Amino acid sequence: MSPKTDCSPGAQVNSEGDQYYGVSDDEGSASSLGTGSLPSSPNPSLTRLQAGGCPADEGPGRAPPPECPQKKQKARRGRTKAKSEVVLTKQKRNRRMKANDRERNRMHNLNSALDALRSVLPTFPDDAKLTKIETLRFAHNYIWALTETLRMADHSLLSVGQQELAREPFRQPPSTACLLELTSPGSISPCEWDSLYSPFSQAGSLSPTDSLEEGRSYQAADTAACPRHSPHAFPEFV
DNA sequence: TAGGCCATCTGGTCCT
DNA sequence: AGGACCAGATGGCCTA
Repeated sequence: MSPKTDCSPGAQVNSEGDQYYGVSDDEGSASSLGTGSLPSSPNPSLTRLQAGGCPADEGPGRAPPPECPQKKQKARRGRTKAKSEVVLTKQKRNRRMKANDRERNRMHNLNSALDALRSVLPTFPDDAKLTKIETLRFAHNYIWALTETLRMADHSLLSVGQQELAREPFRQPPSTACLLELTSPGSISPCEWDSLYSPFSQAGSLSPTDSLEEGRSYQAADTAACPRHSPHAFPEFV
């Protein structure tokens, strides 16, 4: 489904930080070359170096260009400004590459966690893979639905207010209720309650229970568990 | 073709 | 100083 596998052409160019930087060598060409993703913020060190006159194109293992006599002279004397600039540039580049690597790993970890979460969420096998945001919202609503199920189970176990419960239109746990709804065309499918579809998680305010204490708790719960408004999207989690 | 989703890069900020 | 986290930018892929 996703363009991810081979995605990120930028990644193809860049993912091999070494290669990418190695190819482009100097930071100047690097920024313009590898990353189309150097949008508004060109590397400051880059501009500085370029403006400095002598292109810092001494990449890894490359000798400094002969057209910089001043720097060359200074270089002979020992620790020179030019030399240190090159070193600094290299250090910067190294740090950047390492940071990119870490960031990539971090995002991969994040995606792995999301995948793990997806695998726990009930969906039909033929369902399209949930997007990230859908996964999070669905998970939130799912947890809430399960919580409600437990709460109602406790209620009945304690035989507290059983009579009131008996009068409630939806006495089954959310999953059951939803499944029933799905199989009864005459009734309103919980999944059709757009207004109830994750109003919480979409808003980010996440307090499902706030809106609970209206007779529709279960409907809300059912709805919450329906990831994509599609009646088929509701899983058989029982 | 526009819009959604995604991966990656990057610079900034905060924390250890 | 270095790492983690974050948000903005960019460009590719896919689908309606």
